[in-house]
Amino acid sequence: MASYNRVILVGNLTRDPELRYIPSGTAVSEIGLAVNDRVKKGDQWVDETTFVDVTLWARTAEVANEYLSKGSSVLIEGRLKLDSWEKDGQKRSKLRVVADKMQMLGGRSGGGSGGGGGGGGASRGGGYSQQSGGDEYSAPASYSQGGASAPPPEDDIPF
Amino acid sequence: MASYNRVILVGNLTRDPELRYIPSGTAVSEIGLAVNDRVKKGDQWVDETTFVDVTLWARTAEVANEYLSKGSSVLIEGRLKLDSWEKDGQKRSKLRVVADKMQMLGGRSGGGSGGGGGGGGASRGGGYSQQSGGDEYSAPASYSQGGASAPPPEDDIPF
Amino acid sequence: MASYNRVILVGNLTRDPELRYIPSGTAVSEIGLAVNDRVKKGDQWVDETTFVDVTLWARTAEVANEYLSKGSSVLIEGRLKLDSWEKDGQKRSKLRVVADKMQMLGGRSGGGSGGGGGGGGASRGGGYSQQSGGDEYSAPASYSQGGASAPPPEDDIPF
Amino acid sequence: MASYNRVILVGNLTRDPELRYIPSGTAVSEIGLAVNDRVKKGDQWVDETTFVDVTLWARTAEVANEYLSKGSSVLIEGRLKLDSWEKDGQKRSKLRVVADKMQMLGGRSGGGSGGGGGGGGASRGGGYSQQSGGDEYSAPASYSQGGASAPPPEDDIPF
DNA sequence: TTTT
DNA sequence: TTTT
Repeated sequence: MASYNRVILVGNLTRDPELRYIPSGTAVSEIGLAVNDRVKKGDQWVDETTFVDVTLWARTAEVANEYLSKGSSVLIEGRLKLDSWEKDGQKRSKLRVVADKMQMLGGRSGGGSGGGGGGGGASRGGGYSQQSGGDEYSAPASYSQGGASAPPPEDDIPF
Repeated sequence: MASYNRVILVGNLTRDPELRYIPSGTAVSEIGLAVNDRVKKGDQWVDETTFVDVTLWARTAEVANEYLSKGSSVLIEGRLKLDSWEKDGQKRSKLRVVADKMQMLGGRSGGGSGGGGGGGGASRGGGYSQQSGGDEYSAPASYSQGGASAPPPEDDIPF
Repeated sequence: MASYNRVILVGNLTRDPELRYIPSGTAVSEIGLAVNDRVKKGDQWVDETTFVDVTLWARTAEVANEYLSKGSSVLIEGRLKLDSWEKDGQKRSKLRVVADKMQMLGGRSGGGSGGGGGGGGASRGGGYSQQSGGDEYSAPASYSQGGASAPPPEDDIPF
Repeated sequence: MASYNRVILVGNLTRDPELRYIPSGTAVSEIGLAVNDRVKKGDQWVDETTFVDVTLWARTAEVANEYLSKGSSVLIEGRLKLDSWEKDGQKRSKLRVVADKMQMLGGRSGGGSGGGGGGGGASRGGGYSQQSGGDEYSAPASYSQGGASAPPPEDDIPF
C-alpha cells in the first residue's frame, strides 16, 4: 500500500473555467488544459498535445474562475483521479487531475480580470502581484481533495 | 506554449507486465498500476484507488517484464499521454502514462526474478541489488518517448 | 513571482529521527536522507549519494519518529528551504527540505515500530498498516510549513 | 537502495547565466534561481525566498545562456546534488540542482536575445518560438547528468 | 469540446 | 481487467 500520486502540468486553458458550488457551499471549478510536449517518435521530434481535465476546489477554484480564461498559461499540481460512471449499462471511467495547487504564469493574461483581487489570507506578496498577475494558491488541506463526491455523469463527454 | 508534463506514481501492479516488440525491434511493456490514496471527502478520510495504465519502452520495458509481476510495488516517473482512436465511428480517447523511469520498491517482490538479469550498464550498484531487488532504470532518451505510434485499438477496454 | 518549489525524494535514513517540540507544542523532527543515484559522469555510470536534511512537522514528525529508524526507506515530498545563520561573523546558509508528505516504503523496516500505532484519523486502511508499516502521512496545511524558524547551526554536519 | 531524486522549481534568475566549456567540449552553465514561496509561519503567511544554484549541461546550457538573463522566469526539472570540497582543511558541502530540463516561462523575457537561436533538432515548434521565447529543452541523456565534477569553491556565495 |  |  505504499502509494504516491503526483502530477505537475504546465499548459494552456482550452476554455474558460466553469465554476459551480456544491450543496455544502464549496466552490468547484473545471478547467481543460492543453499540454504541448515535444516527444521523440521513432527518430524525429513531433509535437504532441495532451488534453487533461482538471478539477479545482474551494478558494483555488474561485481564483481560477476570476483570473484564468481560455488560453491562460497555468501550472497545476495535483493527483490523478479516476472518475467512474455508468452509461447505457456500460461502465465508463476517465482519468482527470484534481488540483492541490494552481500557479498562474505570465504568458497570456488575457483581459486581465481587473478588480477584486485576492482578499483574505490568500493574496500573495505586496504590490508585485498586481503587476505580474502571477500568484500561487492552494486550498486548505481540508478542502483540497474534495468535499463533493458525485461522480459527474457528464453525459456529453466527448470520448 | 510553455508546457510541462510530469507524473510520479507509486503503486502496485494489477497484473503481470505484457511485453512485446514493435517492428523496429524496440521493446514495449504495458503495466496496470493501482495507486491507493487516502483523500478527504467532505469531512472524512476515505481510500480511493486510481487505476492507471503505464507504457514502458526499451530497456525499461524489458526490466519491468523480468522483475515485476502482479502485486509488485513500483515508482514510475513519466508523462501523461492521450491515446485517441475511433470505435464504431465514435472518437474515443484515454489518458495513460508513458514512463521515463521505473524504480522497483521492495514490498512484494513476488516470485523474485531469478536468473541473470541486469547486464550492461543498467545494473545498479554492487551486491545490494540482489538483496533488495530494488533498482532504477531509465531508457536512453532516444527511446524513452516512443518509437511506435500505433494508437492501441484495444477493443476490450473496460471503460 | 511565478514560483513553484517541489522536491520528491526516495532514500534511506542516515540516522534515527530526532524529535522535539517547539514552544507552541508542535512536533518537529529532523531526519537525514541518503539518496543514491546512478548518474553518468563522462562516459560511465557512477553511483552518487546525495545527503539531504529533511524537516518534518506536526503529526508527520511524530509518525516518522515512531516508525522510522536509521536505514528505513522513505519517500519524502516537500520543498527546498534555505536556512541562514551567522557563525564567527560569517554568513552561512544551507539548503534543506521541508516535508509536506512522508510515505514509508517497505525495504528495511528495521526494528519494526512496535507499540502504539497510528491512532486518530491518520491511520490508513485497516489491519494491514500493522503488517507493513507502510503508510502515508501529511500534516494539516496549517502545520506543514513551519511554525518555528530557528536556523539549526548544525556544527556537526556529517559530511 | 531504492532511490529517487527529483526537484521541480519555478523561479527567477538572480544573475545572468555563466557559460563555460569543459575540456571535453561539453557546455556547462550555472544559474542562480530565486524561488518565492508563501509559507505559513506560526499563524500567518510570510514570503520566503529560496536561492538555489542550478547547473545546466550541453545544449540546455547553451540555450539558457542565449535566452535567459537576470530576472528571467524559468522552470527547472532536475535532481539534488551534493557538492563537496575542502577549504582551510575544513570539509564543506553544498546542495545544488543539476537540471535535466529547462522551460522558459513568459514573464520577464528581458531584452529578448534576438538573433539566431534554436538550430538543430532542439528547436521547438515553428514560428512561435521566436515570438514567445518560451521553449523546453533537455539535454541528451548522455550529457544530462554531468561529465565534469569540479566542485565550485564559490567563495562568494551571496547569502 | 480543444490551447499556444 | 484491477493491486496492497
